Amino acid sequence: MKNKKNDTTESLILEAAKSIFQTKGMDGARMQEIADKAGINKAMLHYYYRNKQLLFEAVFKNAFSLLAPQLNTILNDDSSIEEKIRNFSSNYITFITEHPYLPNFVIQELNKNPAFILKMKENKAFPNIEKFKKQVDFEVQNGSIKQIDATQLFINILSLNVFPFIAKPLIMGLIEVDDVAFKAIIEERKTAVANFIINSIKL
Amino acid sequence: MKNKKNDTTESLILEAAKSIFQTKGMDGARMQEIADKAGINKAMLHYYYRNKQLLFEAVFKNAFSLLAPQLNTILNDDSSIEEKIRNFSSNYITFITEHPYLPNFVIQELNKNPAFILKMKENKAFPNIEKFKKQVDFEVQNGSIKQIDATQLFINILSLNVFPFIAKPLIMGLIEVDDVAFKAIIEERKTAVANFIINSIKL
DNA sequence: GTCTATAGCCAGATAGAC
DNA sequence: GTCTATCTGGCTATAGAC
Repeated sequence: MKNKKNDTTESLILEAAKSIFQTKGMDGARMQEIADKAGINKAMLHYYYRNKQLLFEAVFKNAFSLLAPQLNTILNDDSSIEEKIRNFSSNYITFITEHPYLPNFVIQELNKNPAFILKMKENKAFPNIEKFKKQVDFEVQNGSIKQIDATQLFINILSLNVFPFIAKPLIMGLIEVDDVAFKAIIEERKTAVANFIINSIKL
Repeated sequence: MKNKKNDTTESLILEAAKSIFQTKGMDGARMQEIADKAGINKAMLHYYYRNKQLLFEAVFKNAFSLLAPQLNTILNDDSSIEEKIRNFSSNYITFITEHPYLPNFVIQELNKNPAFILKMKENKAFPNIEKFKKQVDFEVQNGSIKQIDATQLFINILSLNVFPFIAKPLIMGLIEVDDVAFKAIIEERKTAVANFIINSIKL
């Protein structure tokens, strides 16, 4: 029974780099620490990825390519707006529970280097909002949902699902709960978020 | 007509440190850059704040102390839930437009060092959620609003107001707008967010 | 209080043996 | 491909003159 990941040196490095970069960011990460985690030495990092910047970019692209299909669930899927909202809220929260550092990492590094998003757009799997806009406008005309701007609705859906993971330590402090209680609250949000949104837009 | 800020060396340093730390984070900030921005030399930073860590903590506490009263608007104010939501959404968005890097900075550094929140709790102005919880439960019993968990509602309010600022570059990429259009969307949210929430909880 | 000069360390990157 | 040893630069912090 072999490992699900290749254990070539190159992929060992990438896995180690992911875990260090995603928790410490580009500036906080140390090449030595990545090498230690991968069980090899610093020279190998440069042999395979040339320098820190390129290793970082490999990790970033990889992270973004995991996130993009999640967003496409809500943007390009064929179900109704209500179904999309229910599916996305549940699926996204499940997904992030398994990759807790991912959205924060992506958002953070985009803040430090906004031009990076352009490089991501070159990928043809980059999420596109047009279909979602048309669908919302159609359902509004249709009378299936209340009058609402599609862009604002999209931002709301994203905010409600993503923010609690990004601001976890702040929220835990404010609402005075420990890790176990926070986990329960997140679990509840798999349905609570969708209900909250749908309550707001249904007629 | 004198400046609103003291222009003592000490406060010049703090202002410069704010702007550098809030955009680059602890790890990305350089003492030299802070000194340049303050128009003095590196040695002075150490003379007044001893080391980088202590200078950083001064900036962080200062940032948190600006954010806390904003949160207390929704937690400890005496108006109805509906009024609170309208006031907070409008006021908070106005506030952050003037301090755009602040929430991201606080959330980010708390992620890297979650124990920091404990130090913030020592301050007696630290926001407390109890009153808000009682009020929501009361208004639910009362029949003024729909059945909803107070903690989840609080997280929703925070998410909808804060997230768009934190994820600005990502959102701008996804919805394909430039800076001007994004600003207009944010301006619209001063009322749109409150309407969205209230639609969801009103009977 | 403010400056220049520099100590001392640590990180990224490379050279070169195997 | 993989390693050890080392270079080089940059960064925090301090010493010490004024």
